[in-house]
Amino acid sequence: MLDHLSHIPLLSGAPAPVLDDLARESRLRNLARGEILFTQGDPALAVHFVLSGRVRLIQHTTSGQDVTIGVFALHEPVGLLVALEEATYPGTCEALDQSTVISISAAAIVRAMTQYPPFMLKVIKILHARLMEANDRIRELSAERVERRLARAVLRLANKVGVKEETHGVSRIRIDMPLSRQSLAELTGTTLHTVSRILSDWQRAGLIDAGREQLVIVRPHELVLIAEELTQP
Amino acid sequence: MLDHLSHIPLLSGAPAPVLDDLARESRLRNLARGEILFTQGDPALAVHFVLSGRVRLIQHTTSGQDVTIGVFALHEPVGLLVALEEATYPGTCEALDQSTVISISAAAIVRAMTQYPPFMLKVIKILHARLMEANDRIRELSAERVERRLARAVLRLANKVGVKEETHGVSRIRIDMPLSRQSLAELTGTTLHTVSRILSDWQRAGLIDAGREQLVIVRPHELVLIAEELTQP
DNA sequence: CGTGTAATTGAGTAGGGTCAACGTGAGTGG
DNA sequence: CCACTCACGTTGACCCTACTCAATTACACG
Repeated sequence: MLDHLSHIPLLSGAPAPVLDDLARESRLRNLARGEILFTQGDPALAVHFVLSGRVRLIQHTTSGQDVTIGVFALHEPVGLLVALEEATYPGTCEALDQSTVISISAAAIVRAMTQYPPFMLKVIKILHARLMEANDRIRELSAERVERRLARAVLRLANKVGVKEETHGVSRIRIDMPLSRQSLAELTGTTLHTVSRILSDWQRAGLIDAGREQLVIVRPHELVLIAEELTQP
Repeated sequence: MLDHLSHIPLLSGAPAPVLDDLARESRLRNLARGEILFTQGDPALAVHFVLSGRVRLIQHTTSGQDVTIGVFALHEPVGLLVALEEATYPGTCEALDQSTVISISAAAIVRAMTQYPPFMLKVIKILHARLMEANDRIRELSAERVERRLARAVLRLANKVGVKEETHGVSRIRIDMPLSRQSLAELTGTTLHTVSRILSDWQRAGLIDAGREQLVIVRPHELVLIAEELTQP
């Protein structure tokens, strides 16, 4: 357990007693694909860190539609802030893949923060990054067309969970997680139909290689052009 | 100066030496309506707190459209996180009104944080609240129609800078800041034309009393119904 | 009273949502 | 190994929301 904790960038550097305390209040959890880690509205009693696989946070709207707030990969914390506020989880967290997480009691995290202040600075930095990304998405959703948003979402995913693939000399980027049209729609604020149509267009143009729940970027540069709206229409 | 600082909730409670240090690196600034406090891309050397008036943070899109990230009123910090990262401001900050702000050098804020850790906890709470609001907006922009988003934006503003007005026994809520159709459009991710049309509808239905750059909510409850989509279409 | 900015309103249009039908691939069990 | 099933994906037709373009009006200010 201690070994896992010390590999998490957010926690590494903390003095041994602090880590020990955290370890005592941690538990490992295995999640099958599609399994729910916590549900929107549950009291937030623990903070979770992804150790393997990918996990996503979704919010349900009253109209039944789901919106993906974020996708979290290796060593990223989920539910970090809520735990500090003794609040309830703002969304539902679902494993996208066979995943393992380590769950640490909120109380232990709060203790660690007060005992080891630099920890708080790291938390602030993470929050800062998330807020910036949220603002980016707000800007996109407010002003940009679906194709462009989709291109950006795909590139963001590639950045986060992309792996380079060399197939007979050609380098491509594979999005390393199951990725349905539906989940892309929930990431970009559109419908799976529109996503499907756009991906088909890109496929025809040779930009990507899309399959069932998977996506390989063949020509990243051209996708960037779409994301930056540098293509003349 | 010290007096101003000690009235800011985020800083109140800090020990005197910390406040003294902050005060030495603070300066007051008066902003006329429309004046720019800082510009997108400027190096973030200071954190600002609103002492009077209102200020808004906007981001420019490549397509020329502006998006309002947030409106900040009494005692709210602007540029808080960026200063910690030695980064550049993510948007342009503009006074909506005749306003005064107190600007504190980023270095002094960082010193205060390390010398007085509880300060960081407060910062985390503020960031948490902002992130939640950002997620709300993402959810709205992804899934909801313009009229509903507009209703929510108006209610949020009322919550933040609304003042109750009693006119011969009738209680109404006035949004206490200059508020053009254009700025409402930038808050909701639409165009001023659509905002104008919807406000006209609401006006006709007697929900609001809209004028040039001002808005009074006459029947808040019905606006809530629209915001919650409880009106049968 | 003139001028500039904000607001209104109409007409036309397109992006993308909705509805619907069909195709396809991965498991599952006989 | 094949048939069955289910979830995922594709594509077409239609339509509506909201954007664009454009002209006009109202208001505040000097």
